[in-house]
Amino acid sequence: MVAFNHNAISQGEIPGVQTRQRRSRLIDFVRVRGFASLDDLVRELGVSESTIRRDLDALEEQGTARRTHGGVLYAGGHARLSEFDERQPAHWAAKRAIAAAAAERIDDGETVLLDGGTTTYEVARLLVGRSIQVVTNSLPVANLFASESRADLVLLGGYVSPRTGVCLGPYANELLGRLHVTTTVLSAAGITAEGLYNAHLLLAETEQAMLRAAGRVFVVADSSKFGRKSLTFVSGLDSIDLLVSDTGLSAEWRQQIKAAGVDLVVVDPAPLEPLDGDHDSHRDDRTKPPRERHT
Amino acid sequence: MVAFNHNAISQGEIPGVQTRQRRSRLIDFVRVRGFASLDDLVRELGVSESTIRRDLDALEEQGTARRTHGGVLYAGGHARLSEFDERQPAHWAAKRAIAAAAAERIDDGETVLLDGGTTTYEVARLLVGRSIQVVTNSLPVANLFASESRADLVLLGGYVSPRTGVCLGPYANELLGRLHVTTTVLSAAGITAEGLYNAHLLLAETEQAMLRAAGRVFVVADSSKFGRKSLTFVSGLDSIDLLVSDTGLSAEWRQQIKAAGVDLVVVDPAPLEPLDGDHDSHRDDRTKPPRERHT
DNA sequence: TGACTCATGGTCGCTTTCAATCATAATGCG
DNA sequence: CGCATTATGATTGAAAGCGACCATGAGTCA
Repeated sequence: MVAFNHNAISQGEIPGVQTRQRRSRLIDFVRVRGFASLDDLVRELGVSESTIRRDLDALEEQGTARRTHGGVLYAGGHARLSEFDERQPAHWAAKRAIAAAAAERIDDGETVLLDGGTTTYEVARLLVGRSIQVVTNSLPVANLFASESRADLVLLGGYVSPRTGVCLGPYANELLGRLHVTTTVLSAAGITAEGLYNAHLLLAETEQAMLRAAGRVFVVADSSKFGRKSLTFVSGLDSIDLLVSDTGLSAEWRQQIKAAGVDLVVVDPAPLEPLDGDHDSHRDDRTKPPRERHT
Repeated sequence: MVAFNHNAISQGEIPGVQTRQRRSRLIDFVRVRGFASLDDLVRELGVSESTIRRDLDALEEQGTARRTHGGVLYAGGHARLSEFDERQPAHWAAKRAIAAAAAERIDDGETVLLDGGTTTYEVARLLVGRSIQVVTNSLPVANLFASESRADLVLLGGYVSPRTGVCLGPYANELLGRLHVTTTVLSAAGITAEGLYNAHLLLAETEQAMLRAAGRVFVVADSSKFGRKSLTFVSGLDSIDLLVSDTGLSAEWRQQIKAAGVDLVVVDPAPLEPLDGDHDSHRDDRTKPPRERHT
């Protein structure tokens, strides 16, 4: 009939059974949705706004949820990798533009091997929803495709590097030795006339295995990477088929890349200066819906 | 002169360079933080609140961001696995309680092998921050530990099942054959007197390999799993060391489990009363006449 | 039984946020 | 340059959210 509350303990802070169960349902709801407004929760749980507010206060103090003006975020277990956090947004613009150029050169039905790194991550984001097979050693990339039934996903195993979230080690290399993919998209920490360099010893080996597994090799690297060496040598320029970079790349480098027999694509991250005059590459397929004006 | 004002409605056009750059910085900021308030963005980008609002309108229409009252969420590339979404919250309470009992029986310094599944995921959540080594075939579990420098993480590779986010196939089994862990935490789709059952053919093989790699074996399964078979047989009860379940487990089952030489831990999801059935019994209060207003 | 605690729902005033509007500065174009 | 368009910042009234307070009802304990 009416609410029964069998709470026997009067320790002050311990909530009763009903309360606990409702809060449990609440965080489950928020966990699934990622975000919920106060009103959503009132409707979902069938209690008053006041009660929801009290629940949120308790859950926030407990650390499970995070309140915002007008709603809640799920705060439990959302880990973020430092590599993706610390970058300054300026470079992201170049990375995105480079990624777009690389992604549009990948066809449906291909098997694509995606390296770790922020630029390849952007490539991966643009490939979500496409009908392709994806092979990767990167946890963030794998997450993008994990719930996509459109794409098949193969993940390389091994030891996971905490900072970058990529799988390393002999096991990953071994698995790579048995795979063949149509296109590999590789990142690099440094590029010189000799070839690609990377900052991680184990990763270099893995990337070499990636090169061997590939039909064709794309390298995505913004212009700041050129002329810089890094810890270990990965590969010569001759194993690269296509290199995508941004307009910050000097004329000398462009020539040198082309001289090595590598196809070079240079993209303009944000047409700030009329360097090449053409900034009309923006297709406006979005017809503006006539916004209703409120009187 | 006409009094028309085009400003308010002509926002669907191509934005200028500066605007585009700022919006790019904006989504980068939101991407990193997950959520940002209007005020955060004003401070971060150094423009007025009105401008931020216009940016958010544009980005929301474009699908990159999602507005809430008082802030923005990042909306790009957050994939969620269906298995974690569709569960009814009632079971989550039992799962959490079971997980807590299992997690507190794992010591610092151990090497723990975590299976896929929602209950083992809860175990994993409780192990975050502990000094342990983690081996898993589950992508969601791996995500929990990926940015944790406290714990070493080894991920099994192979084909990733889209619905559950676990790695399957011969590659995973092969790597497991070369590993040894102190404790394996296993889930099950069904448990009978004969042993554990699972719903996935390939996963059964992987779980058998997990059993072989383990020093001791925990099985976490809520009481609804008992007496149910599933697609394939995984293992007999004799390979299990500890079974954790909830109080819904009947006395017959408890006896049968113990008779098989398995340690049994039964936890109470809601420590005082099961309380199933109607939970919103305050409904009839709504017909109460409006109370006097207080000044 | 009566005092007490817990959980809840409703209402108040106050604060924040929102959308819309206007005015001005910056930009683009012939 | 002059004109048109866009981008921005400030303002304003309306709406929504918030914390605090109080009343009610159920259950517990002495």
